[in-house]
Order: sequence, then C-alpha cells, then structure tokens
Amino acid sequence: MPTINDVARAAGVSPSTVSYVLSGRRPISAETRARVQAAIAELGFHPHAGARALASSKTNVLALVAPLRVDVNVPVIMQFATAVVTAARTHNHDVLLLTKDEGTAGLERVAHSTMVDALILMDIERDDVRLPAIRRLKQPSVLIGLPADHAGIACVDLDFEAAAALALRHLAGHGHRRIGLVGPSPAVYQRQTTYADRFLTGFLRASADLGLRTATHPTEPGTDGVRAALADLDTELPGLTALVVHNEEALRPLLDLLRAAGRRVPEDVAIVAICPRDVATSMPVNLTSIDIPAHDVGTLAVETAMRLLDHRRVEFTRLLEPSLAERDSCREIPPSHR
Amino acid sequence: MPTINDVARAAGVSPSTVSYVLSGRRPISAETRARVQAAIAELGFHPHAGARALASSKTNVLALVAPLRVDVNVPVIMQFATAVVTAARTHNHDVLLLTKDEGTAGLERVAHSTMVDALILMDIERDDVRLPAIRRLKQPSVLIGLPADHAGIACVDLDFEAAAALALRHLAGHGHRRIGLVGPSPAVYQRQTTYADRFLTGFLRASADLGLRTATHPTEPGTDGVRAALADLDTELPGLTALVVHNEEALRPLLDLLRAAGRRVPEDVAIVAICPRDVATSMPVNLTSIDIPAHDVGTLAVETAMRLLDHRRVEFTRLLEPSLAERDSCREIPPSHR
DNA sequence: TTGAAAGCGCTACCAT
DNA sequence: ATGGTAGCGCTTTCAA
Repeated sequence: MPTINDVARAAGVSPSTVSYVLSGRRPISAETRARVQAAIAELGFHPHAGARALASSKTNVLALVAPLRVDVNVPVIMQFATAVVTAARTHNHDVLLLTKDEGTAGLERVAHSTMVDALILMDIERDDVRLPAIRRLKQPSVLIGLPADHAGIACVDLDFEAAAALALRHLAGHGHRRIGLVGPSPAVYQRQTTYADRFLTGFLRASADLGLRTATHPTEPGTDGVRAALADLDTELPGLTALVVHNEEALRPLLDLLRAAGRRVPEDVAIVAICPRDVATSMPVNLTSIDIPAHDVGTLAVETAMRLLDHRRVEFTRLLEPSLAERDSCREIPPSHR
Repeated sequence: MPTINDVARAAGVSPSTVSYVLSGRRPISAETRARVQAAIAELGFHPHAGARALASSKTNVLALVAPLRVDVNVPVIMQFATAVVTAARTHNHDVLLLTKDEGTAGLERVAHSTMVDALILMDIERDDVRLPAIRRLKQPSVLIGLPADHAGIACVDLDFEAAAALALRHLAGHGHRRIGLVGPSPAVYQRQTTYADRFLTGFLRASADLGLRTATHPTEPGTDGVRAALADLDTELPGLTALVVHNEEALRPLLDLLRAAGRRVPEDVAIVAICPRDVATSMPVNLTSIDIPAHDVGTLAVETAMRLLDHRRVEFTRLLEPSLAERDSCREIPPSHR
C-alpha cells in the first residue's frame, strides 16, 4: 500500500502538501493539486485510517448502539440503522455497530479507546443506567428516545404525546366520543422505554381536553392478550366506536378478532394505528396511521451528532411532529348517531 | 486520557513492558504484571485504537456489509447482524456496518484505508459485481451466500439444496405424492441471489429421486400474487396434497386463502415452510418448518474470518445441514388414500 | 504557495 | 524477565 510519502515523491511535492490537497485546509495552486491528484490516482493511494486518527484525533466513525434482541420492533430498528448509516456516509463517517447488551462497558470501551467520534444510542429507558457514563465520555452522544433526566444531552424522537393527541383529535373530528387505547405490552411499560408513557400522557390529556370518554389497556402479546384487552375496553367503555392502537404486534390479531366478532372496520369500529407506514398498509384493512418516522429520526440523530462535533448549536431536545395518514379505517359518524 | 507512557511511569516499568502485559506476548513476572495492572486501573488507561492499528497493522474490526433496504427479509438480516456482532465480540473484535448500496466502492474504501481486518458480506448474488474487488483486497472476506464462481473465497450458508430435499423427503414419508412449491418472488430470482436457485435445484432433483409429481411457481408479493401462484399450482397439479413454501411473505396470505377456500391445514393440504423458527410459530397454524439458521451462519462466518486472520485452515465452502422441526402442518396420509 | 519536521500512542525488534 | 527505541503513516505548527 502506498503511503503519503510515496505520493509526495511521485508528485514532486512534500507530504504536507499532499495532506493539504486531501483536506483542503490550505490553498493549493491548481497545477500542484492536479499533479498530486494524478499521483494519488495512479498509485491508488488511500490514507491509513489509524494513522489519521492518531494524528488528528478524529476517527470519522460513529457508534450506533442498537437493541439487537430479536424483537417485535425489528423493522423499526432496521429503519433507524439504515438511516443512521446512510446519513453518516453523507457526512463522510462510518458506523460501528454495538449491541445494547454490552451496556455501559461497551460505550466506554469504544469511547475510551478512541474508536469513535460520537455515539448514537437507541432504546433509551426512563432511568437508563448508561446515562452517567454517557455524561462522562469526552465524545458527544445523541439519544434516540427521551430519558427522565436528559439535561445537557441531545435527544431526538417522535413527539409521542403529540401523536396521541393527533390520533384523538382525528377521531373526535370524525364524531367519535368513546375511544379505547390498545397499548403496548406490560413488558414495554416495565422496561420503561418512555415512549409508552409519553403516548399515554398525551392520550389522557387530549382525552380530557376534548371531553372524550376513553379507556386504556396495556396488551399482552398474542391473540389471547389482544382478546383480553378488547374485552376489558368493551366493559369499561360500552359502545366504544374507535380504537387507537399503539402496538404493532396487536394489529393483526385485533383485526382478526373484530372480524370474527362481526364488527366491521371502519363501519362499527374505527382504528388509528401508531406504526410504520408499511405495517399499516399491509393489513387486511388499509389502516389510517401515524407513522413512526424512523428514517427522519435516524437522519436527525446523525445531523445532531455532526453539529455537536463541529461545535455548532443544537437543540438538545428535538421531538418530531407526528403526521397522520388517512386511509380506510376511520369513517365519519353521522351527526344523528353521535 | 492517559497514555501507555503514563502507565509505564506510574508502574515504574518501560512502555514496552506495559504493552507486553496487555498483549501477553511475552512472559512477565507476577509482581510486575500486578503493578502494571494496578497502574492501568488507577489511571483508567485504554489503549488508543488508532495508534494500535498503526503500529500493529491490526484494527480488530470486521466489516459487515448488509443489504439495508427495507425488505421482507428484515428479521433474518437482523439475526445475521446480531450473530455477527456477538460472535465478533467474543473474539475481541468490533463491527463496522456498511450498506450494500455502497457497492464495490464501500468495500475498497474501508479495506484500502485499513479500517478493518476482514469483511463479511451478505446477500451475495450469482455473479456478484463485487467479487473481483473482493479477490483483490489484502483483507480476507467471508461470504454469506454462494456465488457462481467462488473459487478461493470462503463461503458460508444454509445448504438450500439439502433443505429442499429434506422438505420433500418429509412430505413423501408422510405419503404425499403431489407437491407444489410456492417459491420466492420473481424479483429474488432476478436479483440472482442463489439460494433461490439452489433450493429449486434441490427440489427438482429430490422430486425426481423420490418419484414425486411436483410443480413450482415463483410468487409475486401480496395476496394477489399468492392467489395466482396457488391457482397455477392447482391447475398444473390437480389434487395436490402438500405445499413447500420458500417465501416468508407468502405464508400468511396463503393460510388465509386456504382457509377461505375451506381447505384445512394439515387435513387437506400439508405445508412445510422454509423460514425462521419464530415466523413458523407465529402463524395461525403452527407450521412444520426448516429453519434458516441465521445465528449459526453468522457465527460461523465470524469464526471463519478469525481462522483466516490467524492463517489457520478453513473449509472454503461450508453449507450447513438443514434441520426440520415438526409442528402441526403436516399429517400422515392414510395408505388407503395415497 | 509550499516545505520541514515534530509529534500522535502504540508495537515489536534488538538489546541486555 | 525487562528496557530502549525506531518506526507505523499521518496532521499540523512553524518557517520561508
């Protein structure tokens, strides 16, 4: 492998000139630049990443800490990862993939050994045990999620409170007054990933603001869990006309159960789902949904990391505005029936 | 951040001794080792990855090139990735995540700039355009998949030919004589990812060997595609009693269609699916399946890479034996009905 | 506009 | 069993 010295020699310049041609951090005459670039191309020169990192204290690598359990959210995680890698490349960075399993030790390992310039972490819990370590690192972090104490840490996520409010406003606007929430599994609440709480908070507040009758229910996985949730909601809220479903996994069993019970969607029950677009559109009924904008969130996380590295101003808490796509699972209740 | 020199000073030894304590490449007296380790712990020393890479020509990083399109196979890809990262960590390596989108340029970039010691590539096509580049790299590669010309390149995959034969043997053993193959989408065949061909080859050969009547059909995505495939198979093979399904996405629509048509599984139609275990067990009918052992394949890929790096012997083509899990979608045809 | 040279923090060879 | 030290291939300051 040729080195910068080989290139310098071939081009008849000093190594520093080659370096400056590469980095653009110094004006270079057009002809010198041309000679250097020709030499680079001819020799097939590529700067040695380790040498660069050592000399410049920059690795051009981002750590992405992902929950790599085999989970229901797999598609969403993949969308985040794809967005992060793609966005990182547009900023000339690569991505080192860590599992959440490694915990605090993993972060510290890659940070302390100077393998990465910044970290992006997914699946942040309310009182995430990694937060103290994150605060101590010399590299900046961007969290995808919102822990309880996020002072001084950059966080990016969908605004789940606003999402809940948006779902209820949509349904209320269609004349629905009795609305049930099919929530995430108890495991999600226990894991304290805060999106569940934030959604619930927004749901309850909007319910009060809009003067709705609502009931909420966490949902155990599997058809049995969904059946139980539906039964409880029906009991607590007789005559409910709409459901908000914040649980991807529950969608299909829910639709099956409703069909089996002879309850049509949207004629008898309206549904707003919170899930990735392609999940909403691959169901037996094309579901009106609020998208989980994994791509945007991932891209924004990378952009935030880049700003932090450049010492540019960042908003430390960025909650993306939800947007609702109307499809076929909500219909207007005629005023006479309200 | 403390350096190796700081540690050496604190422990009253030379930097090289610290280095040897770290690497274990030289005998060190117990007491010296203890002093050095105490100094390391006290100072919170972590070797600088770039400096290490520069001095030793080893990065302890593996590249994982994954197809990060948002695809049907997402869960399988995640399982590969998880296995690779986990296995890499047990060998003290980290994983740099690249997208297949970057193509040959991406491989060359990370290889030429010495960011990685070896590469693991997924989603290999029959005449993969990256193969020539892969052969030229100074770093070894391990392919997950089997291209047409794989001479001299380490490849790891499920033995899809054997998988097809296993599926047919199982069904034949249960008395089935007319068996249809619900294949992958035409897009998969066009993309020339060879697992589709290999499965088909194995299917046709075993069909002949076992004296079966079979028909095969690629399957367009969506319920309509599955409906068309099923109709064609029924036409080509009237009275078929079993289906082999090599298409995850088709499974649910297929089961829905069969139910709608009043054809019971397994009483009227037996099914063997080729898919991850959790997909097979999350269907309305618990499906007898041949697992795609993503975890094993990923782990083996890493192990193979490690052997290559250590200049140990490797088998260049490792096709893992398929295994079939009996569940509820195949039943014995009574001899009187065969 | 360009060059010279001092590091960056390690590893591994050559000594002892 | 341990130490000294010359690089590894860059970046960046200081000089011109």
